[in-house]
Amino acid sequence: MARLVDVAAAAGVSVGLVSRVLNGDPATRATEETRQRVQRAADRLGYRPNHAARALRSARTYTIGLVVPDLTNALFAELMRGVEEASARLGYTVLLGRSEALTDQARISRLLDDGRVDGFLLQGRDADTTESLAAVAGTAPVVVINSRMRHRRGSVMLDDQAAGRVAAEFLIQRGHRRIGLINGPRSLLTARLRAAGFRSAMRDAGLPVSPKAITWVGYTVPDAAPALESIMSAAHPPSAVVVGNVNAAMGVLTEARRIGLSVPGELSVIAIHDAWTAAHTWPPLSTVKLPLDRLGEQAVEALHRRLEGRPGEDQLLDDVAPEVIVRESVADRG
Amino acid sequence: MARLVDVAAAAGVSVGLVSRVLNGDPATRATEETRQRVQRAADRLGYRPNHAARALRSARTYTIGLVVPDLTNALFAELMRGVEEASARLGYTVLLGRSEALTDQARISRLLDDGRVDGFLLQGRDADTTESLAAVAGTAPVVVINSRMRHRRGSVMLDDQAAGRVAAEFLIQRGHRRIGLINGPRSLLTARLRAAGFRSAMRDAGLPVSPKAITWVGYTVPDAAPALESIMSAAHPPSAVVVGNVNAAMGVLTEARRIGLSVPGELSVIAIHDAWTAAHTWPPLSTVKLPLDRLGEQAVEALHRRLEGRPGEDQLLDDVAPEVIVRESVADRG
DNA sequence: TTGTATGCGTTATCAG
DNA sequence: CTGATAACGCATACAA
Repeated sequence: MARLVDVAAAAGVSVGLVSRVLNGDPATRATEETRQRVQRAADRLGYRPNHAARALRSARTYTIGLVVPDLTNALFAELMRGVEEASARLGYTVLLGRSEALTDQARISRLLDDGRVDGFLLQGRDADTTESLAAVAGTAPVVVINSRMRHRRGSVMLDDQAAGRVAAEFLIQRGHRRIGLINGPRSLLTARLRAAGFRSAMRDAGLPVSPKAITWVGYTVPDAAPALESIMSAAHPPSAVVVGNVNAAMGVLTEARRIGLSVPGELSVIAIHDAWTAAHTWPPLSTVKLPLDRLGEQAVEALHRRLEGRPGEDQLLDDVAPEVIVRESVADRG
Repeated sequence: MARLVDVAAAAGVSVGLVSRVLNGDPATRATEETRQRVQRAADRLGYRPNHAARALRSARTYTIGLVVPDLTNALFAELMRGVEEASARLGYTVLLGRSEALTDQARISRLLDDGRVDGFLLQGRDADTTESLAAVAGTAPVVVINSRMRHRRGSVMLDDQAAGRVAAEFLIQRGHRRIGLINGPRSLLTARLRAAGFRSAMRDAGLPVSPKAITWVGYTVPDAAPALESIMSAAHPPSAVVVGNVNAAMGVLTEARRIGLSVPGELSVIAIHDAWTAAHTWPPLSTVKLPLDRLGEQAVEALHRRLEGRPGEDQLLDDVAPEVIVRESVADRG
């Protein structure tokens, strides 16, 4: 590989100058002519800066670690896409961390101490609270996705409240009046916000919501069965439910079939978050689509600013309203 | 962060010695006593080797690039898990490349030239042939997953032939006699092998397989519709099909419903590869499970050997037979 | 058995 | 406007 000295030799100038020209150092105003010569030589030799040398010298790796709890989750895939996109644009590369292992602080700070990454994007698990996330982040440059950190800035969130509201409104509009919410754990900020949105929609429509109509189990497939069980055991079970997560909603469909509950005949279902899989369940799942790819981009940009010394506030992606993807899991009622 | 000099100072020895002791250099036989002292000092100071410095000095990054065409694919998620697992075990970290962009050779060699990775794991797309993969790999240390490279060693594959055979055998055993194969493109080695396995099972059972009973469209969801169309338009359409990929099979189920074809009533379906999503289609999809996680591990190990200068042959994971996951998409017949 | 010194490729500081 | 040179932290050849 061509090094700086090779380019310098080829252009007949010094290494220092090449470095400055190639980095577009604003403090150095080289002659247009030498600039050209250097650039040309670099191109001709196919010069590529050595990452290790640069990292060693500048103490910046231009690498960010991405920590997600579960690669298998289609939602995180979309998130990753946004992360990758923005990273490429800003000149970072992405280091993927096995999340289960990485979530403990030791691992995080190790990667940082090794000088492998400049900072982290952190998507917590269902069990993570604002406290635990802050603890995990420690003093590292971290941006938390879909949650917040206790006593610490640096997070990007979707408009979960709007998502909860839009989902409920869709059901109400289709004539449903007894509506349940199969939610994530109460410890999760997203779950609380979705419930708030859900409640506000119900309130605006003059509809009651009994405590039994809301479950707080979790966002994953196996959480669906106990949640559905609990909700349908009410004296007046709902004719429709909002499910806090597509994956959990797939669990709901499967469990409903198992217990002989027809969807959408006896129970309509709408899920928060969209994924390609939702089109292939039976019935195909109606969802509220949130811009997860954009969330990923914003997260990278936020971390970038932070690394550049311009921290900024926690961010909320509420510029575009959540979109309802209408498929077949919601029936009209009365 | 503590550096080598800090540890040296704390232990009262020289940097060189610390380096050698900590790296377990076999050529240097330090006193047990000094060894202890060094180790203790390192532990106490929480010494971690600086990755950039080490990479610069030794021209090894202990990082491998993983290139997959689609993060969204549940199959690759399982593969990634295996990759991550083995990487951690062997002391590598994984750099995730956005695949669509990374598949061209320019990007690959750039990452390598930058000194960001030591080598690559490459999972091609449906469009990639053994020639194109070899071209993409160029001269870089590469291990290709699920395919081969033309005129070049370095690949790990599942036993696709066995998978095709097992799938067909399962159908035959359930009494089916007219059986189709919805396969990936003929340009793909995996597709050809699966077809070979399929054919051998049919032959062994004394069953005919007309050319029209096999399609060679692709492994993805949108490929399912034209393939199903073609297969069902035969004079004597099959009562069962093997589908080359779970994702395509999900497309088949959805398309079958759209055209009013009952599964498994009129058509039984079994897919090659398993994913959690297969349990949540309707009907739940029977599959042939292949050890994708182990494939990921093997790929890392193969690349590791290659990087250590011990290339080795192309590998085939045929030590354990493909497992049929029985769900509800296959009906007994006669 | 242990210490010293050099260089990996860059960036940045200081002269010229 | 440009060139020389000193680090960055580590591994290793060579001395002691």
